[in-house]
Amino acid sequence: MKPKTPSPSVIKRLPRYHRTLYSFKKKGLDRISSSELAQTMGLTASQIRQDLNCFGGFGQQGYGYNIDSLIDEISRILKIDTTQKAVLIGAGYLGHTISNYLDFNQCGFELVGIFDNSNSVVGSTMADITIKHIDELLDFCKEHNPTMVVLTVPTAALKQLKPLIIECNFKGVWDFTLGDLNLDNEGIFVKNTRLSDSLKTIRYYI
Amino acid sequence: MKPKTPSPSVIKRLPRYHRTLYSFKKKGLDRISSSELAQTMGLTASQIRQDLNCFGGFGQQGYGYNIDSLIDEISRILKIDTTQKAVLIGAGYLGHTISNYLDFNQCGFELVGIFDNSNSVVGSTMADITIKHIDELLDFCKEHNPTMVVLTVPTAALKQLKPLIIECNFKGVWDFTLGDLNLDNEGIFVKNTRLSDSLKTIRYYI
DNA sequence: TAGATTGTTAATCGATTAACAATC
DNA sequence: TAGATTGTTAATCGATTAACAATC
Repeated sequence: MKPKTPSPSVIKRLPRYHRTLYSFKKKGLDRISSSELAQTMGLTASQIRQDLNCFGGFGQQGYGYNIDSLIDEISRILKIDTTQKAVLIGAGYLGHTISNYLDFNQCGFELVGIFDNSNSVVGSTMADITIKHIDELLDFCKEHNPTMVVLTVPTAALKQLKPLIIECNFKGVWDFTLGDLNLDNEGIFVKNTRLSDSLKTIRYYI
Repeated sequence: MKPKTPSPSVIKRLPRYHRTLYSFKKKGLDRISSSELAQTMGLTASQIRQDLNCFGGFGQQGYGYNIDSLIDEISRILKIDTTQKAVLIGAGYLGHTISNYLDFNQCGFELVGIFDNSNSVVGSTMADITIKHIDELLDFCKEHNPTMVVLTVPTAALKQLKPLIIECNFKGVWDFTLGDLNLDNEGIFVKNTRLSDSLKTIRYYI
């Protein structure tokens, strides 16, 4: 067991390992070898063993990996076995979809608040949560201490939201805008999901 | 000018170059050096020159890059200067958001059809397009020849859609399900956007 | 011409694959 | 014990960074 620091590439593969192992579990299997897993996922057995060994020796020579305990280990590594509070800003189309369509709990988060700056939506309900005005965010955060914020606002709103995000003491931001939010200096992790960029790369490959 | 094959990593950065250059253009600038661009984007100047040189010498020594022509070049490389037809399957929440929120034309596609298997939505309108029944897809494709399909269906629907996707002669698939659609053997490019996987990696970094 | 900045080669770094000894 | 498969080291591959000659 060598605690190497896992590379971002490894981390990115973990949710997929998790999901694939789960599908094997549902088939009633309880063990799997790196080469079986590799074949299913289109990876090499070597890579899988390398990946899993960043975190410790989860397998057993001559046997393979126990599916149940490997699922648990990966959940633990990703920390999705415990939840942290999250809020969402921007109750438009996209915010509506994200809050309803995604299972936050399964991803280690509990969505506890939705905020918007438009009085026409404040007070209505989305994903069983009453939408609050953005002016209430800071007080809400002081009380509930959410660690993550999802931004489903127009790109133009990003600039003025930045100081608020810092003030609210979030540790992570999931940004769906087209902006380039950088909060490295504040020690805040920012994950940007630019759907239009994905679409553009698809255009390239066609 | 050496026509090296661009790596996937380079392609992934192109939309961001495009967008950043555009914001410089809007500021009224007409030239930029690799180091200025690097600073704005948090990359190294070396990487930018390396990236752009996969495609040819777009810059000029002692001067830098002309913003207008660089934007044009990148558009041309990504092929977003021309559009191809695309359809969307799955007129639920997510399909609604994708079709309304994304500017397909800006990404080199024209959304020409939306399909669903539920009679309760067939006939209604989404993003100015009348939703058709999935049974009409094959005929529609024979007539209009869309090259790309967006899948915003439940994961469970993926398996039965697979043969239809092949039959419709799509060249690309943008898959939002949690499934593992593999169409390499058919020469079809598949881009999977698993939002829940992104959310899980955010949990890791917090 | 002098200054600036590219294009390009070489060096480094990181990630993937191959190989095999350890061991269940 | 023999067979299987991991854990781990070494080799390869690819991507990023550094350096500098070419040249506008």
